[in-house]
Amino acid sequence: MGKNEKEIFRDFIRSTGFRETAQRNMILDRFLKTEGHVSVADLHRILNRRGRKVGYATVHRTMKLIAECDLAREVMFDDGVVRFEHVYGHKHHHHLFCTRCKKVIEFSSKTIDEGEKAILKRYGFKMESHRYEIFGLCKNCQKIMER
Amino acid sequence: MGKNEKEIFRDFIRSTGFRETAQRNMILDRFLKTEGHVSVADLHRILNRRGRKVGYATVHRTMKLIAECDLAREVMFDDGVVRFEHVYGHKHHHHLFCTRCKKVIEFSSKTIDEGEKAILKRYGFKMESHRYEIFGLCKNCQKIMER
DNA sequence: CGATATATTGAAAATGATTTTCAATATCGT
DNA sequence: ACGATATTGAAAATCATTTTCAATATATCG
Repeated sequence: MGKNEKEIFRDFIRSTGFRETAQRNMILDRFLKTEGHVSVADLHRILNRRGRKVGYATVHRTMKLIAECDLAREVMFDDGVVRFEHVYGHKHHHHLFCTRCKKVIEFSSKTIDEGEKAILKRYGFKMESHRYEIFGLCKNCQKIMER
Repeated sequence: MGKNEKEIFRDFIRSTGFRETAQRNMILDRFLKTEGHVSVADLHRILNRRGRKVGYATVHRTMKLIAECDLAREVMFDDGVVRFEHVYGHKHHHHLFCTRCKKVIEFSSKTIDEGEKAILKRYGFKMESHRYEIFGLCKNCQKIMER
């Protein structure tokens, strides 16, 4: 676990004339250890809090590379901030996004998948990717708001 | 046509202590005449090209008002730019987004709505808004790509 | 119809995320 | 180790959005 992702990244780096660096490895390691959806600012803060001095721009550039080799995917909720989510070993899912605490819940639904298939057929549309995002209040935040 | 939206806006303005102004009316009129999804920058450009001198900030603030009274809805595709789409007289829908010709097809599905309802229930989530976007090739572009 | 209080406008500045620049530094192949 | 070239990171640039504030417009009251 974790091994394969690192290999994928290393192979990607080597195969493209990029160079392996301490910063890139640190950033990938830390990303692999995070859960959920992290922004560049999040990762930068986490790394530096842990005494890893890495520039913001480097985090940004490295996450782009990590996304390029399909270890992460960029997702943008409607606060206009790009976040990266794990792809490797994760099955496809959609998101519930709490607008108050910013928590992200992943979901998938057979019913929705069926509905989607029907829509694609109806319009003769060939899907490449999709996203379904539901914004609102999570269970916990609803309680807090009720007080 | 167009009459009702203006009335809704006027009623909204009056009922809340805001004031009716020439700029607000111009911006609403122009928004009602546009089709599809427009950004603040788009509308600002269109208005000024037509000799209507309106500040960017005013367009921005007015579109927020128009969204507030549910004549428009903010949508953010993943280029990070907020666009406004028409709501009045449009039933709720999601989007098929052709990555080749950029055409946007609106769809809705009872099956998907049911699946969504089940998901909300399962997670105890209170939905405020949602978006479902499917990216891929429309019928026509598939044919073109096959050649 | 004024006069007055208050909301609106718009230019410019602030904000906040992202992206670029460039000189110093690190990496890789020989 | 050397030299070519990629990378780094601080600072600046970019870009959409949002705020500020002095000038102006609107609505309401007498």
